[in-house]
Amino acid sequence: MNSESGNFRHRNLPLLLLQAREHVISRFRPILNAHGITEQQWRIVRALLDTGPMEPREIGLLCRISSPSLAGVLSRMEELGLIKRKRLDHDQRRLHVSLTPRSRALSTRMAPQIEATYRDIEALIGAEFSARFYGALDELIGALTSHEPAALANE
Amino acid sequence: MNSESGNFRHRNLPLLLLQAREHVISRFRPILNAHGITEQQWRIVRALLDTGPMEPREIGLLCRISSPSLAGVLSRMEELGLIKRKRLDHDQRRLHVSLTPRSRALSTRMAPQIEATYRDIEALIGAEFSARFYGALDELIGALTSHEPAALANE
DNA sequence: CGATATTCACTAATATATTAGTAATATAGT
DNA sequence: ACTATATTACTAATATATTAGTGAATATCG
Repeated sequence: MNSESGNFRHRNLPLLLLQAREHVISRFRPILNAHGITEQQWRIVRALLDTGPMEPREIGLLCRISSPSLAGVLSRMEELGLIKRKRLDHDQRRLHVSLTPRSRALSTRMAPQIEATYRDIEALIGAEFSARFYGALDELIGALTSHEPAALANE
Repeated sequence: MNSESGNFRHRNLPLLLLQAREHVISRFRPILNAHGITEQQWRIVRALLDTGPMEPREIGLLCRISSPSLAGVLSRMEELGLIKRKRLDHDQRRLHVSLTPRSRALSTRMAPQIEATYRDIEALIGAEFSARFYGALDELIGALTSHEPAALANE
């Protein structure tokens, strides 16, 4: 990066975060591919595993997937038998999304390789740095969330 | 997050990085929209500004855009007059991508708002934390790069 | 020199992202 | 009840991402 062209004084933070994520996710991608599940689909499965059943709106906020994207992803996931959708009785607009035995079995099969990859990463960066880094990410998100309620694309 | 369902012991690092990036980029998105340029197109313009002319392969590695995505993005950018493409004389496979007066003027118009947003963010998270965070990102990327050469999707 | 392998940008097919907008339902205020 | 507004999931159109694979050009090696 040449510092002569003085158009911008700051480093590109969104790009840095993207690069960091790419370096991390590239170690998980082969696992997802081997099990025939896409990155977004897996993000949703894992969120439902961690948090329990959710409505699309909640899934979108947690997984950072916009409402229009989610419509397609959930539709495909239902066709694949990874989730089931059910209208709420007391509010016909809303939807209840939950995992299926199939997706639970899938995550059980994937878990060992996922965990092994986390151990690989922690071995490279060190447990201490790892903990500090998670903390820093939480702090960043918290600081940016406190004043601005984390708007998503389609809102 | 309930800790009862013991499927995974680690927090979802790719998701955390995605959430962090989304919180950051959501503050820049209005600027990009107001100037009619997409996120990927701006990432490329800014990279060419910082680094100078590059070939698609280099752009892809730096901006983390896969070769097939890049083909379409660069094609649209050329139509919009944001870049120009030229075959290299000594290697007819390769391509030379550079900015145009139009995109340089665009970045000059956008620069004040971009810089102001960086100041906003730094005011929220603090200059000291900001510097440490950049350092941590560099360290993470460095650690993950040293043993694995940062493979992209289409390689 | 020639056969092989590699590199590069690209296409094709499908999945997802983004922006704008919609119909159906629910809620708040009158 | 009733009107205005808000919320929820959705569609449409376009841009980008992902995976696999291709042809042309170049480099490598026998």
